[in-house]
Amino acid sequence: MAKRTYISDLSTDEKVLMGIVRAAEIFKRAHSAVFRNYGLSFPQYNVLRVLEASKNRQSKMSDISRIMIVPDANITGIAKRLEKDGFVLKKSDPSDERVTILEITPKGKRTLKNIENEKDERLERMLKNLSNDEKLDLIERVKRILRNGMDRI
Amino acid sequence: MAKRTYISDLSTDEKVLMGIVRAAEIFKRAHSAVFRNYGLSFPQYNVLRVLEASKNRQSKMSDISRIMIVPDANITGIAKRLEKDGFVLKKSDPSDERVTILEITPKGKRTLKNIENEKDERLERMLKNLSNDEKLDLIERVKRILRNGMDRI
DNA sequence: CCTGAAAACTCAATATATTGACTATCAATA
DNA sequence: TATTGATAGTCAATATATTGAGTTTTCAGG
Repeated sequence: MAKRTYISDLSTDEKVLMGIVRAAEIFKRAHSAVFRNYGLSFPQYNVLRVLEASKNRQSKMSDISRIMIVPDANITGIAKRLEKDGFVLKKSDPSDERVTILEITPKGKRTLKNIENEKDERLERMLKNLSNDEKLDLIERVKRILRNGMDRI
Repeated sequence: MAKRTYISDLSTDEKVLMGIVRAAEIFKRAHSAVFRNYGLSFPQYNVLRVLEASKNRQSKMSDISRIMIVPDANITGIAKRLEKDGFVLKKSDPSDERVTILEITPKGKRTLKNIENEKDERLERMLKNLSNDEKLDLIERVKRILRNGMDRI
């Protein structure tokens, strides 16, 4: 047993949110380890998921950044690397010259499919001792927190 | 109302963890906005918090990275900038030449103190519609997820 | 038609994250 | 004590994040 030199003195509120941050970090780390084997980073994977779930498997860059809650500038580099590696195509919107549309390629879809099982196994493992009710409850509470936080952004 | 072109088809498990990731992002973003006014980034702030809560207000770099669940290499740069800006001191451990100890400076402590109120207000706002029981429940469930995730890392 | 504001995106500068390689030191043990 | 393995930390290369500035295009009003 290591000598204890760190004493947590966080408030309840802080424990809630720091716990969420830590869980998110662990989750991202575990998932990234899976994605890396397929040539994708965590944010790159998320962009592909957004595209896969979008109508016609394509989406405006600005919509992606809104869904992922990140600044537009973030998407520029991620999209550039995804295109370089053949996971997405970049097209311009004929009806609005300002807009750039990303479309997932067959290689992108295939990669998501290949990742699916391994990813789901990890998800299950992380949530193995939570009942379905507990999960639904958790989703609802986290959503409330999310809404509170969005109010001021 | 914008046209709906994005259809979420996530599993319950994925909703839980993506919700946690999103809440963590929102929280970090909101908190970072506070810290920035005092010259600190989110990870820099967290290092200071660890030091403040440590015995003698100092800690080994390796302990900090273990508490924050990040690779050692991350702390190197963060510590360098914290030292440059006078928030911490770097000392070497006489009993083990490999070890570098970080100690929070008076300026560092003062900065944490100044941040405190504004930070707590934001925390309260994000958790305003959760009862104390709901918060404690949330902490417990998130801890379980955390432990599950740590098992394989 | 013109002008100014807003939107969509890019770019630059800096901070952080990530992996792997590397150095130095310590610890265990043969 | 000499070897070996583990620890603590740094560094390099690349990806990502962040803010702010800048460009092009769209659009609303005058």
